[in-house]
This record gives sequence, C-alpha cells and structure tokens, in this order.
Amino acid sequence: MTCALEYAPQLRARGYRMTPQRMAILHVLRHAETHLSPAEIYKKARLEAPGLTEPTVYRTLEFLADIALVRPSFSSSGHLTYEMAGNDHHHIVCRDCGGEVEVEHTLLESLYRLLETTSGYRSINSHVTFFGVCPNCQAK
Amino acid sequence: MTCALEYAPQLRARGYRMTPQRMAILHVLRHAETHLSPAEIYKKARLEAPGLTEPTVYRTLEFLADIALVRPSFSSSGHLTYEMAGNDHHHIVCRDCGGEVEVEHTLLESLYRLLETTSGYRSINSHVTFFGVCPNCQAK
DNA sequence: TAAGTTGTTGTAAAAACTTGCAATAAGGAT
DNA sequence: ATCCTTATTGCAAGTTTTTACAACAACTTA
Ligand SMILES: [Mn+2]
Ligand SMILES: [Mn+2]
Ligand SMILES: [Zn+2]
Ligand SMILES: [Zn+2]
Repeated sequence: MTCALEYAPQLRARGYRMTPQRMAILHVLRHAETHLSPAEIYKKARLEAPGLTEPTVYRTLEFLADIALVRPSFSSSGHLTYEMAGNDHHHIVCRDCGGEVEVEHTLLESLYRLLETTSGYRSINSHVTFFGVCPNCQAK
Repeated sequence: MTCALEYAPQLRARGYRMTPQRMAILHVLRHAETHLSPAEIYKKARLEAPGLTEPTVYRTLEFLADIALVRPSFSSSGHLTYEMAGNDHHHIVCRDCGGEVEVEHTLLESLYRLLETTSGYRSINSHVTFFGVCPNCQAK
C-alpha cells in the first residue's frame, strides 16, 4: 500500500494531492497482472480505503490517465479498462473468443511518425486495440 | 427510407430479417455525413419508425457492426459512434479540443500485414482511433 | 393465402457511468 | 501547531447502456 507513496511528489509538483483513495487505486493497479475494469478496481481498492465510492474511482482513473500514470484501453466488449503506464505496448483482441495478445510498441513507431507528418498532429502515442481472429478461432 | 431495402437480400441470405426498425436505422446512417452516437441515431430514426426503442437501437447497431454493414469507432470522449462501412479509413482525435481528422487505410495496410505475421491473428481490419495534439492546440 | 418457425422487438428493470454541489481534508504558509 | 486555500471527496440524482423474457411479426413452406 505504501508503494503508492512514491507517486506523491509527482502529483504535488503539478499542483495535485495524494489521497488515501488515490493510494488505494494506484496500489491495486501496481499489483494487477492484467487490465482491470473500474468495477474490479472499485471492489479491490475499497478494501484498502473503506468509504471509497464509485464516482471517485471513475474520476480518479480518468485523472490518472490524464497525467499519464495509467493507460486506458478497450476490452473485447468495447469497455474501458486500466493498467499502469510504462512498458509501451498495444493489443490484438480476437473478435470471436475475446482472447488477447500484446504487441510491441516498436512495431508501430514508424507508423506514428508517418501519421504525424501526414496529419500535422503531434504526440501520437495512443494505446491501441486491434481486432482480428486468433489462431484457435481460425480452425473453425 | 426505401434505400435501406437494398440491404434486405444480404440479411436474408444469412438467415436474418429486414424490419422497419433496421430500415430506419440504416436510412439514418446512410444519410449521415459524420459519425453518430446511439442517442442521435435514436432521435432521428424514431421519426421514421415510431415506437422504436433505445434497447433496439443499441442491439441493432451491435448487430449491424457484427455483420460488417456499419463501423463502430470511439469518439474523443471514449464513447462509441457509428457510420456506414465501406471507404476504409481511421481517425486521429485531438486530446485537447476533440478535433478529428481521417486517415487513409492504405497507410496502415503494411502494419496490418506485419501484425498478422508476428501475432498469428488474421483478418485484422479494425477501424482505429489514434489520439494526438492537433496543429491548433500545439500553438498553446 | 394460411400456418408455422424463429429471429426481433418492446417492456421493465438492472447495471454501468456521469454530473452538480456542499462538505471535507491535503498541503503550503504563518 | 494552527490557519487557509482549494483540490478532492461523498452524496444524491441523473443519464446511458445492458439484460431477461414474453409478445410479436418477418419470412418460409405448403
Ligand atoms: Mn495493455
Ligand atoms: Mn470514420
Ligand atoms: Zn479467438
Ligand atoms: Zn486540438
């Protein structure tokens, strides 16, 4: 739980505050080995921060995504899930079974540079989810 | 409104049915010049199909996306919007102002082939939304 | 044209997500 | 330690999206 304290200076430096609610949510995300939905995060984080409410979870996740501490991505059902930032990667999800696999960010880097030059947009660094059909489901 | 009738054979060939509700929704999408949210589609389509309900709109859009007649994509707020399929393209959305621009699908084609060979997934043909900062917002 | 099969719809309710606002408390200043 | 400012929270209510299931109606067949 105290592992989340290491983010406090980053927040304060930008005018934000560290709170028990944010600590609990960051702690949950740090120890997750997969993406989590807001509901899952709420269920786990409230154990550490009793009194935590769902609106706070949603607001906190959006906040943490804004300051780039966490990454949102879309699950196979199209809903938002969250994970800690760092270790850039993307996802391919199977349209049939929902099975998921990670993609190295390096595979997309040249595309991002291409998009930036052709569109004029900058800082394109989306966490993208692609959809396809996995090897298993191709068998059918 | 009758323009939607041309999709009837496609549906029937696959065991599905054409209904007034689906006609109205397809008609709205055919004449839209931008992406529409389920709520917008509901408001317009109910004029053609009185008695149409929101659950039907959501179910129909998911159905039409499944059979690849329409394309879902994420708006700047992260919500799903829909447009007719055909004319492959993608989007870049500005993180600041939400401004949006289209991207030729051809720019992504070699990436898709690369993803297919490295992941084993097939038929990767997502309609992707990238996020960045538009030229206007870069000025600030 | 009538009957049967089953894909689709509306209804009602639940679940998921968002919003406005007053009360709270984090962290800087004294 | 105490005070102050204001970022953040909880509460309550609203909106959006999903679900279960019985009634309905599109299409096939005879
Ligand atoms: Mn991920
Ligand atoms: Mn589009
Ligand atoms: Zn699969
Ligand atoms: Zn912009």
